[in-house]
Amino acid sequence: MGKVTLSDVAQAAGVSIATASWAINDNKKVRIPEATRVKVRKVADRLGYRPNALAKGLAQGASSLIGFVADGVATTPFAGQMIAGAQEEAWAHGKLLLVVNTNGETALEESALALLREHQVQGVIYSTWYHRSVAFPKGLEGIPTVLVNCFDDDNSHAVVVPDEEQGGYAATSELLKAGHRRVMFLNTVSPSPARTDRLKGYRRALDEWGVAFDEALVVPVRPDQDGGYAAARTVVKSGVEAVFCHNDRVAMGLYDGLKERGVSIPDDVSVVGFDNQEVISAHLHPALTTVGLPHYELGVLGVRRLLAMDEIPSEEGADQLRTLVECPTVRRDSVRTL
Amino acid sequence: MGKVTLSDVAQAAGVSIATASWAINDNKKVRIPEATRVKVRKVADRLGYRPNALAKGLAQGASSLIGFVADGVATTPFAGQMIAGAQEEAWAHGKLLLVVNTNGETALEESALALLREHQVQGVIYSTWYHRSVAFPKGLEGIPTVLVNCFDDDNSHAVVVPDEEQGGYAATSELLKAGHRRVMFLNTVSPSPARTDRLKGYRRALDEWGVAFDEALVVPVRPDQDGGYAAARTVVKSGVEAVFCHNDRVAMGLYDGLKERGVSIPDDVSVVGFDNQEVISAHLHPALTTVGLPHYELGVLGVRRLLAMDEIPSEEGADQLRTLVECPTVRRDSVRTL
DNA sequence: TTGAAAGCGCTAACAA
DNA sequence: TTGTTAGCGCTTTCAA
Repeated sequence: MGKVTLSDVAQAAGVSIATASWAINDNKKVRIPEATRVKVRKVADRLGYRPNALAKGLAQGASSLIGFVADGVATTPFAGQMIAGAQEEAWAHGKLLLVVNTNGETALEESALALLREHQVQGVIYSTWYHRSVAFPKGLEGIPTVLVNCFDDDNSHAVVVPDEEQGGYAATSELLKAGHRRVMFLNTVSPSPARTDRLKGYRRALDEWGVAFDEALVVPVRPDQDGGYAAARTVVKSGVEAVFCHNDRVAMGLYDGLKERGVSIPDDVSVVGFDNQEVISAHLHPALTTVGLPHYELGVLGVRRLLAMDEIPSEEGADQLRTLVECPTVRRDSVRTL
Repeated sequence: MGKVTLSDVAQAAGVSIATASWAINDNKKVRIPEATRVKVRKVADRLGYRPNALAKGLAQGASSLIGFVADGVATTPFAGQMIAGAQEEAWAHGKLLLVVNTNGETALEESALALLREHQVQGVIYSTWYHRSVAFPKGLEGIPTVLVNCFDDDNSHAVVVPDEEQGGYAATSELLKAGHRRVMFLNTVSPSPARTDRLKGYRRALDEWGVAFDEALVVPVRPDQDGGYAAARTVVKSGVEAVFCHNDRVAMGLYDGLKERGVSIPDDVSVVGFDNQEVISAHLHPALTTVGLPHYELGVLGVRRLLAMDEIPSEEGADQLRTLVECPTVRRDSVRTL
């Protein structure tokens, strides 16, 4: 029965409805003797009492809902992972996730945000499926918001993003550590933080190992299998023995291209990917060593950040506004140690 | 401002709060003169009035929320597609999706369902990431529910699932139509509707083309890249010229194995996959012809079915209980026409 | 420590 | 056609 109300419980327990409420919610401001608390609880259980979240929210002026806005749930597995992370963290705090998909369309987004508002969401996670800059949506003004996997240019909001620089560094280091010195970087052609910052990481790793940066070894590719496939030619011609690919899809294409040329991975060429897109990386031959994009974590930290906004006075200093999440190295079999 | 209430609007428009409500909601039971309706609407717009969904829900005894239960959002892209479909269809009806991920754990599921109940969801979509049978959850009793991508054994609930038989038929036909006669079927070893029904479809297609069924051509494989990779040997040895793979991952492994043996696709062997897992199928060399699993559609039809349950008297006859969704053929370049 | 009661914002009888 | 008003189920102030 979902029809048991608090007043039913109160009546059955022989207390007032207010007392019942306090007993059940462990209200800090009121001291209820253990005895009555236990009694009320027991009655509630027996009756199968379940609070009505709507009534609760109405009375408190806020629901226990968190809005999750995504720009492409169906497009990639990435959105799913962020949702999963956000959902789990929210749940751990007794909140539920109201998920909304905008397909990147502003019109849809507007009405989506309006709907979330109507449902009195406590705050919203605004996410994008690939790391990029966004214009902060008007509709979000006045609602606690954290940008996940994206950021606004004026830098005035809470942001949780992957640490691309560290990721680029980690990927490159993996090759350097294995003893390789001429490391090619198949970087994406599309302008993005991924492109810029992974390159920075690549250079920092080179620096650290005392390897001179060679512009010719950074080659621009389309960020998918075709890009990697096409690059195989360049890789072979250059004679490098190690390649850091912008992402796993590029690596997948490169595998294909290299195999067709009779080049063996990792015996002839070591390869490192990026993203850790399981369906690819874990199942290539040989399995691909790569650096993971922490989507699940982004979701978790996004919600955590959001929920912390209540507690922390909003003036925190801009340094606390941006959370960088580490990209973990996933070692498999595509790197040969010299 | 999110603080404008209906009574503010009423006051500003010089009408009663009830009139305002009617004017705004286009209530059918009450005839409001166009003039006042317009006036109220205008005032509401000017003030930026937004209804409070919690209050509305409380007053009406039901929210405009639909629960979406998934058993593995992070695991595959499939869940994401179902969510996207469900979300969009829900939205088209003014509903929002409350998404909950159980990771397949019963304990989590129980409290998830309890939470959904507390939020007075109108109904729930209970989904699984791969097509399988489930025990209908106790916690769902009494709530309008539709099972999506899964079904209960006693067949007493609304179900929306992919038409695996038709899918198997479509995949096989694709090869037969191209002129191939000896078609190997790399079927999964794990018991599932996919295994059983795709096989049925395979046989039906064979029948239809007058090709005798050869048991030896149905070979069991692990349903992933390794399975396909290992099967390459069998394929080559058998000398077949066409292979229908249980899924795209198997096909991906088979590509690898075949390439290593110098066998060319589709010149020597034509290959058809299943699932249409874009990241794989669209980017293999050659691109893979496959049959899609209609996850997005499953989501759409799931909520459509759910919303229809109100309108249709629950006694509908069991024949209406099960909705089969077509698996579409996606033609690319891995099949050679003789 | 407990109870009575006033809302939270909206809907829907029931009257007028 | 419109207004009055009694809830929906719960929280929380104020008294007792």
